[in-house]
Amino acid sequence: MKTIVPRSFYERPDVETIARELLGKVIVTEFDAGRTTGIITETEAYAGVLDKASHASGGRRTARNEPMYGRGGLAYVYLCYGIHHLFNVVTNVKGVPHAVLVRGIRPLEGMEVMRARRGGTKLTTSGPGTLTTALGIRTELSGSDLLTGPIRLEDHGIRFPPEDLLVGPRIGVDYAGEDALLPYRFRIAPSRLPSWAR
DNA sequence: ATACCGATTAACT
DNA sequence: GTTAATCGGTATA
Repeated sequence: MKTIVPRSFYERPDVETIARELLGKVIVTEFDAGRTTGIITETEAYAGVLDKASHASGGRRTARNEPMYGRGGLAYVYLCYGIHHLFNVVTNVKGVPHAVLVRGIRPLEGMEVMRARRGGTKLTTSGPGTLTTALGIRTELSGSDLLTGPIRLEDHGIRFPPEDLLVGPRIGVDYAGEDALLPYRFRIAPSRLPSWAR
């Protein structure tokens, strides 16, 4: 049973819960090269204006992060370190800039296309920059709708046991002071995934 | 107009 | 464990 993740999933108030429940959901992109999909294995929650690690910290609002202020279920894609396109799922209602960064996927469909996009024999999709390359996600897709746009999220009914869930502090946000310690990183234990998916 | 820097990655030692 | 690559976004003036 494959269903599009509904608007009501994204528009809930608790971004941590949404980040955790996004594990196991499937990201789908379909461009000229064909359908490519992956199971979400790692996420991080970014809790809006009160979160010093968020691009919306203190109510900061610019052309780049404008999608964060849109309705839940939009994509927020931005360029990091001049190279990497990072993909976020916008949550909460319009005007509340919560988001979830997707940090890892397990490749599911279109493996050869993704491998070609990554330009090598190995297919690494375990980091926020590598998975967007594999899926063909770019900053120009920022602001698109995950229910009707070129990037979609599906529920394939994939579930995993609670003991496989790891929770810890977020990566690369040392500048956020005490907020860097918040347990907002969620992932499926890598040891529970086949080695090619790590 | 200018300066600083990042929600990272890959290739090193 | 360390570090170079790389450039748009943002703040400052």
